[in-house]
Amino acid sequence: MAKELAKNYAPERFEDRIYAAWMEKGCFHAEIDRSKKPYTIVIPPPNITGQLHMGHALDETLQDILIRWKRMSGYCTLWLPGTDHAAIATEAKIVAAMREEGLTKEGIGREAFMERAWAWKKTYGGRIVEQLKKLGSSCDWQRERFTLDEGCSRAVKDVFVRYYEKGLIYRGERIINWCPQCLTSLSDAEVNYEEQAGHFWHLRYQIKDSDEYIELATTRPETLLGDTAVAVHPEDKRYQHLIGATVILPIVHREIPVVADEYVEMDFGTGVVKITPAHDPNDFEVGRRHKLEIINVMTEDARITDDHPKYAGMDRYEARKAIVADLEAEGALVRIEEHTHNVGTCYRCGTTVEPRVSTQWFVKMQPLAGPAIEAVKQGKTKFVPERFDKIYYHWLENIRDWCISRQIWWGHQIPAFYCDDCGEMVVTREDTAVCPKCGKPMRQDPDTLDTWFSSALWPFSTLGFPDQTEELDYFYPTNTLVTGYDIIFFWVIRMMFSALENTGQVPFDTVLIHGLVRDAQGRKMSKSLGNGIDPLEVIRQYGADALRFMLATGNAPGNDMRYIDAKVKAARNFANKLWNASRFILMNLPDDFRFEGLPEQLAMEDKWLISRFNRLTKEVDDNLNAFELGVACTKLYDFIWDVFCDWYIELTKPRIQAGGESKATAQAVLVWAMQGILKLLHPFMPFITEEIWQVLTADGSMIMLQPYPVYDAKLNFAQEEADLEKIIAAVRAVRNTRTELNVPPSVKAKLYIETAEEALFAGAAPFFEKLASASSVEVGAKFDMPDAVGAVTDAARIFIPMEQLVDKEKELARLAKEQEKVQKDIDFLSRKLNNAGFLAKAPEALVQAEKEKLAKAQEKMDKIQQTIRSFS
RNA sequence: GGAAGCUUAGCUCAGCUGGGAGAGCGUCUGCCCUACAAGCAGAGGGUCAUAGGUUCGAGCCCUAUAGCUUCCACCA
Repeated sequence: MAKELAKNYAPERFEDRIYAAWMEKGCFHAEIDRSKKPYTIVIPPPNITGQLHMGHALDETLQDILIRWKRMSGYCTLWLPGTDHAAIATEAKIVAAMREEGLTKEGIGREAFMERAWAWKKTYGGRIVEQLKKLGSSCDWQRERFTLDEGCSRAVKDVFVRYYEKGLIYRGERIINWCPQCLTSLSDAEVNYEEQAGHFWHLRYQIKDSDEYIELATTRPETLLGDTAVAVHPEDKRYQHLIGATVILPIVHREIPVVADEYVEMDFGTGVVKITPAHDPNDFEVGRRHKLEIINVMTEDARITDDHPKYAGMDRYEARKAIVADLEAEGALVRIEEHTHNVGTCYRCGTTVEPRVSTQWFVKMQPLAGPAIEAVKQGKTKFVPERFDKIYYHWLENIRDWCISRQIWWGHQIPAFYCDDCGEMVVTREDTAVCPKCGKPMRQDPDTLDTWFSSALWPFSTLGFPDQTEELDYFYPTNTLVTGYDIIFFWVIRMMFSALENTGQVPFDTVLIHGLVRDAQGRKMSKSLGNGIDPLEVIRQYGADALRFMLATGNAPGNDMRYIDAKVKAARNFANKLWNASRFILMNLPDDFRFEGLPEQLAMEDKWLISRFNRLTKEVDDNLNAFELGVACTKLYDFIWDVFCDWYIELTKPRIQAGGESKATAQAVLVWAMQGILKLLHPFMPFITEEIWQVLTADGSMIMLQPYPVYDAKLNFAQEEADLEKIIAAVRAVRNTRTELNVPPSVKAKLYIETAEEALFAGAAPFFEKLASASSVEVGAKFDMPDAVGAVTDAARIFIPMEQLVDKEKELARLAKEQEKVQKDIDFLSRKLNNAGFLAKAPEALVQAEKEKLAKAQEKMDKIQQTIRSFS
């Protein structure tokens, strides 16, 4: 025990060193061990473009707590890490970097672009991984994967081909969400709707060969160029006579029909809708029903096409202005209303999405959604908290086909090949294809897959799928998936149906959902607001353990939390408390100390502590099993600070000063308890517990590989617990009384303790001297001390003779107040115990406990009354 | 339009299957007692949003109402 801990808790001095030691010893690596039960978590792969933010920090912390706890509990634990290629986000970054050099994608070509992209991945892709390590994440880095690596790519290709062969994937012309900035299609999940202030332009179209006009309202007048009909509700009396008529489209002066369609709401606007099948999803559907022409008026970057020379090249918003002006000039503009409406925006760049008709690949969702719903209904996968299953069902029940093709290069290229000669298409796992009809080499589809297509396979593609590997057999299905509620749609749902379809099993048994980490004012942390807190900065300042503990404490599953500096500080202070408690233990140990288990002869306070610790192990384990990590943190905090430091350590001081056999016992119990505490706390605060463990044990062992403490019925000491609680209550009563009378701790006084349990209190004399400023203690069955101050508990009357301080009036008033309080207790308890319903229906144990409480209150009342009488 | 969550001490939040309201920070009082002032000892502070209901018993369960937040849908 030669080594000492540094004087102050300074996490920066050991966190990196300890992480390196874990890595060097291979503590995180999981080898298949059939003698153990597996426990597997796959990391939600962070984007290679990303920097660690508070959301990751929370996510990783929760996973690491679970993994470390299970590892210590004897499971063969695998936490499989990796990163996501983040198709659109990464491509955008690379394109932007190229623009700085005056280069474009098209300019350098696909191959050169991919080379750059991989180089970029090499440079920046590891950044986030290094940041995860700072948090203490015990991932099996030997198994680190990347969604675009060879294995994952093979799984993607395999699944694509399989889906295609089963008819679950098809290619077709549809209206999809298009981002004019990213220049690619987006899935429904990738569009965010934002409320925007806009206008409602009321226009009038002339009926052909008539003086009559029909009035309609639109939020997007520029799409008028592509109008191919005007629609009214079939039952709308106002417009019955116009159904089938022809109207003249202003500006363009094209003739278009008036159609009847139930999609039109009679009460909204004028009950007339202009139909632009090429630029609105609803209009597209109307157009299909009425076989309307689709006239695309915009380029892929949302400018007007050359078909309309007057507006050609103008972007959507310029064209809108110009067209409104022309409408006005033509007398077609009736009026303009203010109007707020929801506008779809790209989840990556925020640009307003442009609905666009194009040929894309889709996954047919109906057949896949059913089994995914069923699996959760049958409880094969459970959400924690449960309420998120409603969101899950709702989304799956209303799901539309998933657009999976993207017009970008960074990603898994679609394994479909076309013959430019005869138009033949082949979908294959091979890298090249020859036309089966004309024997010519085929051209691969230039598009790539939605980045979520590959993440959807993550729980099994990372374990070797499509091969039936040992890993897949042993570690799959995985156990817990930890993620934020914001990506249930993107990811959780897609993993569910992909796993069920491809592996026949659910991908995980539990989905632990957490909320967002918001700023101190409750706002979402965002780049644009600049209110993000950098976890690495917090780690530099307070240590990773403090950040982890803060994130895990008081954070209930599924609920958002705020990042508040004071909370991290509190966690850091807690670490400091633990640090100093360890220092206290170490500085009192002899150099040749060797811990050899708990001694035979234990003092009352030792048994009290052991018993309480034993119960704590059960509670923490129960909480962890129920995913109540925050509750477990609170219990650990309270036990370590209040029970262990404020009481037990203080209670050992008299023995440590006295020396001898009783000192040796105290030392052993201190070491035993500290080791237990460290183990129990390790999943939450891995660094500090490891550092202290190594100094304390000095045997080269690692705490992260120790068994997690478990409840042991032999360590249950109810009698000693109850006895010591009496002493504690008496110490508190004395302290309380002294404080109320403003007696400083330096003024010592003799205590006369009147009690029926003389032996118990006599034995506790040193505690009163140490903890209650007693100069000495006398214990007896009866004292008569009218000139003293009295502290009363249910087990004892304690007199403190302090002539100069005794003010009879004040003293009586104080006792009267105390009496009132106890009387309230008695009233409450008697009322309860006189209630026939309570006696009849409440559990027996509770009734018994209430009776005991009443008896204690009555004991205390007697003693107060006696004291009042003797003082009067 | 549909759904979910939240409303508890001045602030930020816990409160597990219903059994006399908790923590951290802040406030007030007294303490450098050789582990820790990043600390110790004490104190004050709450009709648990409102109104009903179920129950022997409700912060917790049920119903309605109000306010805040979020998600989904997307009526041009």
